Amino acid sequence: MREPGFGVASGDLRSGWIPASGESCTCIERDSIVTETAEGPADVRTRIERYDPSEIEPRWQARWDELGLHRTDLSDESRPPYYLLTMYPYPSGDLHIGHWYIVTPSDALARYRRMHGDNVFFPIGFDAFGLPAENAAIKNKIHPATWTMKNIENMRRQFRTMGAMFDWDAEVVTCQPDYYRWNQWLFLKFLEAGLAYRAMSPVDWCPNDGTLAREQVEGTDRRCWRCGEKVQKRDLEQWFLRTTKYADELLDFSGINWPEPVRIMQTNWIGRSEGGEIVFTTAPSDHHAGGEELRVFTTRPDTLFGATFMVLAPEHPLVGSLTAPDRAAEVETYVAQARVRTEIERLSTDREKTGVAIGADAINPISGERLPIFIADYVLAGYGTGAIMAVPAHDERDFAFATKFGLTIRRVIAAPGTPGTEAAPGTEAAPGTQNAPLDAAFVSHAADEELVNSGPYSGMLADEGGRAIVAALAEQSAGRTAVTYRIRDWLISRQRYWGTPFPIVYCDQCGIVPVPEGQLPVLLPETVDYQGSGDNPLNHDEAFLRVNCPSCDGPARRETDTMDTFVDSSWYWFRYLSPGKTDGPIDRAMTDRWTPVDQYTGGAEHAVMHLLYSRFFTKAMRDIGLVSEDEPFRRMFNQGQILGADGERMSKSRGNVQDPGELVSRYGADTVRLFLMFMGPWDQGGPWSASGIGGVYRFLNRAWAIAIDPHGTDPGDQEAGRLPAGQGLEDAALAIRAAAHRTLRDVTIDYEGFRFNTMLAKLMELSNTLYRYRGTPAAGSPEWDEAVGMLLLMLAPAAPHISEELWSRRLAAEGVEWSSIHIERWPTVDASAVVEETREVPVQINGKLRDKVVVPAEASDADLEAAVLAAPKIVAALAGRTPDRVIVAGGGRLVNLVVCG
RNA sequence: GCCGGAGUGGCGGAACGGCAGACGCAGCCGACUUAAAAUCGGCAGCCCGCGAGGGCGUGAGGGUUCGACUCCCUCCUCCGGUACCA
Repeated sequence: MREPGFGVASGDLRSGWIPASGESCTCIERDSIVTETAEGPADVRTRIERYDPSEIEPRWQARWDELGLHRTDLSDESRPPYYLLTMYPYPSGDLHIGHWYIVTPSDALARYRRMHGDNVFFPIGFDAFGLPAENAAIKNKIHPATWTMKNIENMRRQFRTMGAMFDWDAEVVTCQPDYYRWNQWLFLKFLEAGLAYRAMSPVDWCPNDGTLAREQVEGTDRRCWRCGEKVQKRDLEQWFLRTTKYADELLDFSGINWPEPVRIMQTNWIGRSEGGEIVFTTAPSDHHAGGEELRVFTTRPDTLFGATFMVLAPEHPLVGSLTAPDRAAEVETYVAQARVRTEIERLSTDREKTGVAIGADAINPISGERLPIFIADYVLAGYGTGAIMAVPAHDERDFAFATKFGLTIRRVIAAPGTPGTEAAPGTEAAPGTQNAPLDAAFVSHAADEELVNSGPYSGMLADEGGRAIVAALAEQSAGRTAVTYRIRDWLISRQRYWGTPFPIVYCDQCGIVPVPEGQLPVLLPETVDYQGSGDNPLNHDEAFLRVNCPSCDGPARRETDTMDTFVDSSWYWFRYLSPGKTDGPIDRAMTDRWTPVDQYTGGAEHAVMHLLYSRFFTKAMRDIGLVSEDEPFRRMFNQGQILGADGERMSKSRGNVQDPGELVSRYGADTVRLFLMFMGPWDQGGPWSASGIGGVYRFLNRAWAIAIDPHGTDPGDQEAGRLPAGQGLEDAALAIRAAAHRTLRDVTIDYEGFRFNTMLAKLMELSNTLYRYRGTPAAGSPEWDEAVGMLLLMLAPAAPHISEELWSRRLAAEGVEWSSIHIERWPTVDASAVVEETREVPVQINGKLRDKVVVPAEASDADLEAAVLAAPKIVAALAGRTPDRVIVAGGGRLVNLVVCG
């Protein structure tokens, strides 16, 4: 049973009463303290109760908990649902300042939305499978499950000190069978739908420690991080999800509000290119009969006549049969070298090009020209067809290769009338085009450029010529228009223990057999025998391995690979909506109502992979009939990352992890929350430094003093008790009201735009203004009271404890029954309070600031211009000259006088 | 390398193409205190000038504009991602 939502809960709140709040009347009164002085006579001073977060915060956290203030009634239809999701953390052990940085503003947003009347769902969980638990297991001989669950326990406790409004009832822990069984279930559905398949793929392999992750391969010579052994490549049969099926749909971001950089990065990652597939044929030679098809993909079919050689990926299937016997040794050596290089290395345009000729030729289908075939690692087997036609005159990489190997460079595109490009068709390059200078050559051609050196196509515009060439090839079945993508299918197999087991059995009789749905979950055994290495212990667990075939009941063996942890994170927000559901992964009624997630927040480091996989999962789940949505997250925001004080990413191994515990016990959670929001723009992050936290603490102390002791004054304040010079009580009240409403207007805009740093700056300004009036006659005014109330309401999402405490005292002082500030409504701006009577207009001469004039707010441009030209400083600066132009910019916000000469 | 982001006082940062440096930290001066801490008020980009004032300033160099931290081009540095870290 879930607790009732706020509607009912608030009734509980009113009936409940907090002891300390009952004392609030005495709190507001002052304690008289008699201080004995050396001179003898007693100096009677007053002191207010001091702000003590260590007393306030735990008390309210316990109270909120008790009242179920943070539980969301998912079935409550009386208010609009608002699903706010923050990326769930990896349970690394302790919450560090980075977790606070991620969660605090999200929590403020959740509270802000709730103050607008939304039914806010703000869940949390743990991304609990993955490598670090296995590393801990090997290092400390502790079971990954024990390590992980201990960490989770600890982090749950630490999370509570933040005062975040997480709904813990919906918690997801991915390493538990009640979660990962649904990974298995989804995998089986994907398999059924043809979205999952098995294929060979290479992994980085260490003979001692098995498969290695990228981060486990160290140094330029690529050695294993544990044993230092040279890393090899090994081809394994592995499971893939067919992400490429959705390539085009994933390019479509209409209907979701995501940051431009993320959309661009995903678009580039998917990497759709349109062009043509062209079929070359191999030429006969002593060792090869010829006539084999050699397919290439090109985005530039218009440059076909400029192809002067061919390049195959070293892994290309035809390499073996095409290689001439006298080239075999060299080719084999090169292929072996290429296998150990990373893709990043291979694609680097910086690195000198390498490759070898294989002693065979290909025939250009349009010109009949014979082109030598090379293999080179800058061509990847997995992209396009794994083979290219090289056009060195119009491609930077091909140019570099041709230059190094002394190959022909033939220019085939030029602006009309470019000298030296009128060679006869089909012949060698025209004079002056050999080794053509790089500058103009391979930049994408201008619209008016024409084909040259291109047989019958010479003289056509490049685009048009390209289409004509593909059309001609298509007629002889030697080409067609084609689209390729950079994105590959998602390899989800991991040769590791601490992950979701695949629900697959291998049977000698029946082959690959899915575990029947009714036999799920396939439990991860409690094996911990790592045999002193990182090799997957499942491979050695006979009890797990041996199984009867679900199909024929004969002896069979289980799949020992587990799933990529990105599988877990690709649908967890659906599961939050279905806690404890045992007859399916998700509750359709709930996901229909609550998804897509209204707002997702998380690190920019997830801009592509996690966010793309999540989009893929949503679409795949839609296509197998599980959900109705096309997209997982309506609006996305990427916050920055807090780095260690050394500017490096926080990690235990670097020893730069910042524990917020000490700051919290010294200043309180509210101060730490505010400081993290105040540091800078949330999407920026940056190196951690606690210097400046005192300023935020002072701000809260001032807010405290304003709220509980409006008539107090400070020692040494020369202006104490006096209104600003020239201001009457009425002026002061209006000024207070204007400040409060202007702040509300601006703070609301900042919350909506996630600009928490400027939001707090404006609250500080308001509190500075109020503080100026503290102790003056204006402090008792209704405007003052309104402003203080507004300050607390605006502060409530960001600093939930102090605002709740001060709010409860206000209610008590007014004799009003208590109800939480966090279910209070966000105030509304009174536009009339903010109206200004005059405006100050900066005046520039030739763009340099020279003076400012003050004019009535409604002054016309002509009035303004007259005032400007009469201003003494301007008259002096003009020194008798007449402005050539007078620019009144931005609807009278600035005047610029342009004086020539 | 490629893709994305960021470079502004001593520091964190602010600024719809229109007053660069809001807000805060550190600093300096003053008030309160026997004193210190805390608190309160004030000053404060850099250079020249007693001052009035002037000059220079948003990573570097160009460009567009009456006007550029903001837009465009080239470059430098740092951060994130680069498909088995999550």
